[in-house]
Amino acid sequence: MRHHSLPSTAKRIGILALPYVQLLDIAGPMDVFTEANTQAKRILYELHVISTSSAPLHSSSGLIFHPTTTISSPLDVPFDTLLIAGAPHLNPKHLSPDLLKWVGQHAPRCRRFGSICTGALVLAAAGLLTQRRVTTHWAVAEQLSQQFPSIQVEADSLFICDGPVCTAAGVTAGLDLAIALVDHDFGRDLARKVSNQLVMFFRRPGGQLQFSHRGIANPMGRSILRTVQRRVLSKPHLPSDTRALAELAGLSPRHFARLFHKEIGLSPALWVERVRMDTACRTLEEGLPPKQVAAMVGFKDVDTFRRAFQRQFKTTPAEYRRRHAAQPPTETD
Amino acid sequence: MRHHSLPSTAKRIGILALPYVQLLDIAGPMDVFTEANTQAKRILYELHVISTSSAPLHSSSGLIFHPTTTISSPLDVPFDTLLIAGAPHLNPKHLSPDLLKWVGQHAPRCRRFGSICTGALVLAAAGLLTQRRVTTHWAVAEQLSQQFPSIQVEADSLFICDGPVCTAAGVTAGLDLAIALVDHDFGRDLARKVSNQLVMFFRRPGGQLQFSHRGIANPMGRSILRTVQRRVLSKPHLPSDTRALAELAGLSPRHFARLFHKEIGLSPALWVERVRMDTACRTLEEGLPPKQVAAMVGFKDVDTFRRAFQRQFKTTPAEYRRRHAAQPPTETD
DNA sequence: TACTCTATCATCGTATAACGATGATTTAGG
DNA sequence: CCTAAATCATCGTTATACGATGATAGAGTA
Repeated sequence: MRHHSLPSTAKRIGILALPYVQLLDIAGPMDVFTEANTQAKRILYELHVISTSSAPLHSSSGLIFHPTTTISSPLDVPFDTLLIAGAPHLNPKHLSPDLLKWVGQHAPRCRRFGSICTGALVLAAAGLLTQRRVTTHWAVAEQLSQQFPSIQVEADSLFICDGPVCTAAGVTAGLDLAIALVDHDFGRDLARKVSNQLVMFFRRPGGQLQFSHRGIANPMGRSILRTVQRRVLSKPHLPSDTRALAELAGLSPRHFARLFHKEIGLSPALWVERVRMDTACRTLEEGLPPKQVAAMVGFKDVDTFRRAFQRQFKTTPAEYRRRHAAQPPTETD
Repeated sequence: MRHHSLPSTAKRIGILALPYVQLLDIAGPMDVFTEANTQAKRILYELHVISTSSAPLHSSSGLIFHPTTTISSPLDVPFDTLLIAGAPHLNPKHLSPDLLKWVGQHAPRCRRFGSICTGALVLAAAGLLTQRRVTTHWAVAEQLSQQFPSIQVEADSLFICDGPVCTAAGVTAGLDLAIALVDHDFGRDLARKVSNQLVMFFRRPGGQLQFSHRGIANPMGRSILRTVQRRVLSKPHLPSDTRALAELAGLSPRHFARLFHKEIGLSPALWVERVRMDTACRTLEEGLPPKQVAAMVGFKDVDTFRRAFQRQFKTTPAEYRRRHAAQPPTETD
């Protein structure tokens, strides 16, 4: 495991920062790679923050910092890894051609490249994500998927490495990705030391969607459909299969399902399931036990509920409650 | 977008950054408070990064940034909250008198003040932590406790708010603390929105010590004691009560215990327990089930093992394994 | 070495969770 | 209306978590 790499073999990490970048998207990976150097007692990674100009750059939280280099500077040595940091209000349509050209040229030459949070929009605009399995911040996952249909967006992962393309979900998932890269490059022991030093989990439970709460809370579509939706939203424990809902709407099941899908974009069953899971989340956050919650959202037994919950959030109801609920008795503040 | 609350009602947050500050200690809280502004659609917090001089500041990971203000600048309005960011190699004995004076003057005038990571050393040096319950990075907790015996250091918490004093454990615990402050200031709903947006847990499981792995792995003291220690380290499942160990050393139990405590600083039982727990951690990280691990480190049943583990790490073995173990079958990279 | 208060150990019993397997239903789409 | 695929409702098994309790070992004092 111990290759005595010469200093010149240090891996060059480039982090591209756009205006009003999310500071954590830069700080997370930088501190992880830096800590890897510290723990290994030698320079494994060499960090560079890249900007479009050499001027000081504003982060979204107001901190002003200096990039190490710019996209106009000639590159003596190529990067080993290029990461695009996200920015909260990044609009892929307003990216400069120069920037996209630079990304399109340099990223593919790296051993691997990727993004954190909304940085994936930049890679997508540069055409580097086609046919790749990719993730991004849950709030822009749908946008990414719609604007670039050829990308396989998997919004529920914290990070995904598909070949050389490594994308992280929202903000703090950049830390998880960086740890995974260290793990891949230099082994589990070092990665674990780094995560321990930074007081973060080596492996976080569940996917990203447990943080999203997609608000399907707003009934939409024709008035008759909205009536039906309101019924489900207010009484999620009542039977809400296609047949029952169709009856409520006074339509034939087949016709109702067709109409529903046309207007809402989801099949009735799927929509109902999501509403139920969202309700379940909120109730679990109140601290109620999974068993009770299962009944409240229309499942006859906890087990089926747990499986449905796991399908959506990649974590179990009990686990979710532990992480998101208000204080269970003993808290240290 | 009705951010027309008077600017004066926004809470002013000051973050003090020393040279070679850990960037995450600044970025974490800043991004949390900024996201709170975004979610609330008005300016709840006003952020300031304070340095000893107006010169650009280096973070430990190499990023160079501009402080908003300096300790020499006159303060028109006092801070609502003052946080001291940590730095990896911070030495409290090398802090300038000017800095300590500034901290000692301004911190107590804030509604609350605190630190992240090793920043606690600065507050301690300024004499602001006496008789307070406080936490800091696990790696410096003992140092803090020894240099400032009047401080109640609780190394196992992720953060502690004792009256106006809010201290966070290592690095990423600054995020948890900031979320708790938002929760306290503006309620759970907003805090939850912020943590969800940043893709972080509202409440992380367990304490900080699960990340520490205090290396008691090195036998110390007299040669006879080292022999005994090596036996325990290599065969932690064998009976290692005081009597058995004393016999091994060829001493009377009482004398052995006295000697052990004098040389090592811990009672034999406590030392054995720690060794066993450390071994347990490593074995759990390999992915072995708690039941098996319990037997390997000398517990007759899983239950007793679990309780001992919980005493140390505030989390259960099963939970620990889930967070720290190498891949359980399905992984997304 | 003996004594003693305290903490931990080893159990038992119980409740909850997790998970595989299996027919009966339901769904989505033609 | 019909069909392939997915989901639901169970059952059985195993692992965890936790309270309660008598037995035992710990650490300091005489």
